[in-house]
Amino acid sequence: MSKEKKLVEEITSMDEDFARWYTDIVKKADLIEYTSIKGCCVFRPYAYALWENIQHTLDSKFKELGHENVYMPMFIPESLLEKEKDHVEGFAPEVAWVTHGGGEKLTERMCVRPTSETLFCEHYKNIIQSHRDLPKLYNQWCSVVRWEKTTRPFLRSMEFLWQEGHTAHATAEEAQEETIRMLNVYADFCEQYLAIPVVKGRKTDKEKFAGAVATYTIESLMHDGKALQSGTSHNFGDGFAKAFGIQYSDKENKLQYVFQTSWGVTTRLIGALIMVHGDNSGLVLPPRIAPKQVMVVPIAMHKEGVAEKATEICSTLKKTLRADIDLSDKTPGWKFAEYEMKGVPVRLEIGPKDIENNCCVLVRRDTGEKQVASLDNIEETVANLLEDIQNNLFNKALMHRNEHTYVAKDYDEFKNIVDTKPGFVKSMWCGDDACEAKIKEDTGATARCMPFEQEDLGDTCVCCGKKAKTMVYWGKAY
RNA sequence: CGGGAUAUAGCGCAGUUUGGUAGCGCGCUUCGUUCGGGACGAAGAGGCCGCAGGUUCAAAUCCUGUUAUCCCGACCA
Repeated sequence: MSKEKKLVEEITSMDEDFARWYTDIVKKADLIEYTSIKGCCVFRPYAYALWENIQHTLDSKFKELGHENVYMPMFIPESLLEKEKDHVEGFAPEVAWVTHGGGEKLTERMCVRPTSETLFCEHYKNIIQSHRDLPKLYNQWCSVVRWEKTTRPFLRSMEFLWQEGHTAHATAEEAQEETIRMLNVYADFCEQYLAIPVVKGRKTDKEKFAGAVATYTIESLMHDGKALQSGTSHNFGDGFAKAFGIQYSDKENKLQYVFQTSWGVTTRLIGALIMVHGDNSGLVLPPRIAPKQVMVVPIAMHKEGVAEKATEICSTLKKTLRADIDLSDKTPGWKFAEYEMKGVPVRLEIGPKDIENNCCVLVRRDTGEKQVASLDNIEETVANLLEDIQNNLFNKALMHRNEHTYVAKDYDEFKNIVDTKPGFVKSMWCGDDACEAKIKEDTGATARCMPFEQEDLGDTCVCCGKKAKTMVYWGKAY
């Protein structure tokens, strides 16, 4: 048990039961409400505000890079879904089918989109004729449905919100560049905004997206030592183009197939935020993504001038920051606990004594540290504090990941680590599916990715002992 | 999809073994006193006991089915 005092008694301690801690937070921080529909939750305002912040940041980055937003239908006719063989095999087991409409049986059933490659392909076939039409850089924000067997809020639900970018390019090289470019956008976003360090790399063939030539991923490590795929970017080569007949005339007037990519992040990122930064008092949100960055709590509000002064400070802060004030007649103690549970990065206390001294008390959520600050330049003081919290959260998460990343040289060591130490295991791999399958069978760990930053940990595969090709991050995943 | 658990007021729970008036704590409403770590008093409101069948004079309680949630495994963002 950590030395910090647990301030909120209603939350199960994470050391005691991590899974319950997670569901407690999701409920107690007013993020999610369950519904009568299996695996589908209500995103309450606080959770949706988080998603909106994620959206706005990523969306402007996408646009900066030349992408345009579109919207595709949510239904996909069976015949369309079936056009690309690997793709349909990958998704068919988990799609929801619509068989009736308007009281009548449909002549062809339609699935609710589990992802929209097929729709984009059908569209691209119609609108791409010339090399002048390329590249096409489209993105859509929507929800998709996958019929999951077990569900958890944010991490795995039947319907989830996401963004899916779909691009078409003239050459394989351009498609590959786009694939990596967008993976980097995700990685930078996770690290700079969500304060979540990620490992960038490629998925093994076994783990790659149905229909892709190559799948790239960013992997992050949760507080309990389990891995979470936090974003993916796929290079499709010309496989979909051939299946759907997406061709353009090049400068020599020869017909060529386009090369495509797709990439996405989901509301799962909110789950990652909870599990990377949260503590036993509740959520801890990085300032750059927090819906409220500062919460002003007036003390002894009935006293002359307190509410007015607090309101004035709040409006000053609001000019440059996301600030709010709680003027309800709850006690200060209640408010402290409430905003800690919700992970608001900074609390500003202001009472009669402070007003006399032209100061206030600032309390940071990440460390609990309190400081007295002058009301002169309060915006700047708070802004600096937020910056500090942002950096501290990232560094803490990075340190946690480093402390929970192990190296295994032989199979006994590997099994022992996976069995006893939650976290990533780095080891060499021969590239054979059989070893990957055996490792999963024996230990429950899967290949998270083949990182771009390769390290030479030896010449032999950790599993079979034959010549190794790649260093792989392994781990148990959500 | 297997194995286990749960479903009673907004939340957390008791009551179910042994059928017989629907309970407790928190929260909520009103008024007053409070206010620097989940305040106190007084008076109130709030229930088809998850849903559907069955047994019975009588069901939260017994039986059957069903749905949702949680946990553990197998599949997946």
